[in-house]
Amino acid sequence: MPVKKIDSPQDLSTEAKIRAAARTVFHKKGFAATRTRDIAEEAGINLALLNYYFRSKEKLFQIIMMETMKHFMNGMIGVFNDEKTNLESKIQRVAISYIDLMIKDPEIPLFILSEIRANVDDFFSQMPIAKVILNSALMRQYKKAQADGEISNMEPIHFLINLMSMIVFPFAAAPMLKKVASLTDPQYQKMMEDRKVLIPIWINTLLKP
Amino acid sequence: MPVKKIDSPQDLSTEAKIRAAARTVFHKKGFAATRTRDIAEEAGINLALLNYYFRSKEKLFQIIMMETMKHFMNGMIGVFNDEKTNLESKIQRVAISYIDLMIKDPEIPLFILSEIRANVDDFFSQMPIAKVILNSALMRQYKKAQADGEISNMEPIHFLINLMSMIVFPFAAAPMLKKVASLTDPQYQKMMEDRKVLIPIWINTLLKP
DNA sequence: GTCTATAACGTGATAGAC
DNA sequence: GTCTATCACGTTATAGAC
Repeated sequence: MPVKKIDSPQDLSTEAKIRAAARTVFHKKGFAATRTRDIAEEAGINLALLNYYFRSKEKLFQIIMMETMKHFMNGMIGVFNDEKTNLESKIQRVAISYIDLMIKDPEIPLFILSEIRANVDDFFSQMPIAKVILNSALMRQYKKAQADGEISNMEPIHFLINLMSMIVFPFAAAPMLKKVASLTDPQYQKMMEDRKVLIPIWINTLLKP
Repeated sequence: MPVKKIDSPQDLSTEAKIRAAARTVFHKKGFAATRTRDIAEEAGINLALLNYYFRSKEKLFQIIMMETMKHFMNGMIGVFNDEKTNLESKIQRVAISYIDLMIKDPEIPLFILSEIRANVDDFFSQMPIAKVILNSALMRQYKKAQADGEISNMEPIHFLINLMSMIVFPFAAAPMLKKVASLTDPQYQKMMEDRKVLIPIWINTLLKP
């Protein structure tokens, strides 16, 4: 009886190989700078197969973009809307899950920020992201805590910006940061690990009434 | 006696027109996505003139990149190394001068973050930025205040990251932010103006001993 | 489904007239 | 210095054999 094997590149279907390669290359170089040949080479397949499976570079890119956005948003929405946790633990979980995601996949933040600039409306027309975030359990709890005088009067939008800034920015600026602070990769990783616990503490400090 | 006129596009030399157009287009679209024809059109000149004055797209880009980095760093270095101001007022001035710079030129942060990724070493080999920042008056004052127990024990690198994150990130994420929070441009601008005074207050709160 | 060969097109760069 | 016309090349996409 054959043992179920973990997927390895050789086991993937051609279509899956192309998709995985496209994700890697697009994430690293962005749409304009990647050539379909890069993707074919990364996937170890013939260039013609890319068009056979995905019709065009643009179609393939849209698939990766949507998939990446969904991946990035799903974690968020889950945590933001968990009715069972309170504000403080939500902040902890946002920091942890996002930093984990970006340690695993450090190209994502800059990829999203860069590629969205060109096509803001395309994506958000399909994703009702504004409503989802502004009406999330997190935001409701935040406003309630404010109304009850349990936290400071920092405007909700600034709270959100500050939280996301402290989490995401050091990843978007990683190459520069490493240079400026002369950090080795392990040192950098350690720092980001530390921030998983530090950011919630800092945010709590800012929210003290 | 002719009155000295403020520069307007018509008054600029052809070379200056191309340079200004290149700055605009490169900042907005990045190197890979801009076509030399875009720049020529933006400048209102013939495509051949671009190569006549700048030899190649790449040479022109390097000029813009260096110029932009210098523009971005100069403000910083001036404030960071002003021996006459104390830590608290330096933090205020960093927030104000950077936010002003990015309100005026909102494409700069994402441009730098994206384009540096491809060529980190190229730029920093020419700019001794690590030494300049780590040995700045700001950093010395920070460490001294810490040794004297006047501020909290937040590690200097985290202090720097948090400060820059809160300042820069909302500009890098502006398109997304506007969508998510359903902000009009004036509302967005107002928010960034507010942050010029709020960020120093928040940072001070974090640094309370 | 997968390959090789090539078409079709876009883009950076230049020649040469003015 | 500035223009038009064109080249040279790289890249996306497809035709057609296997």
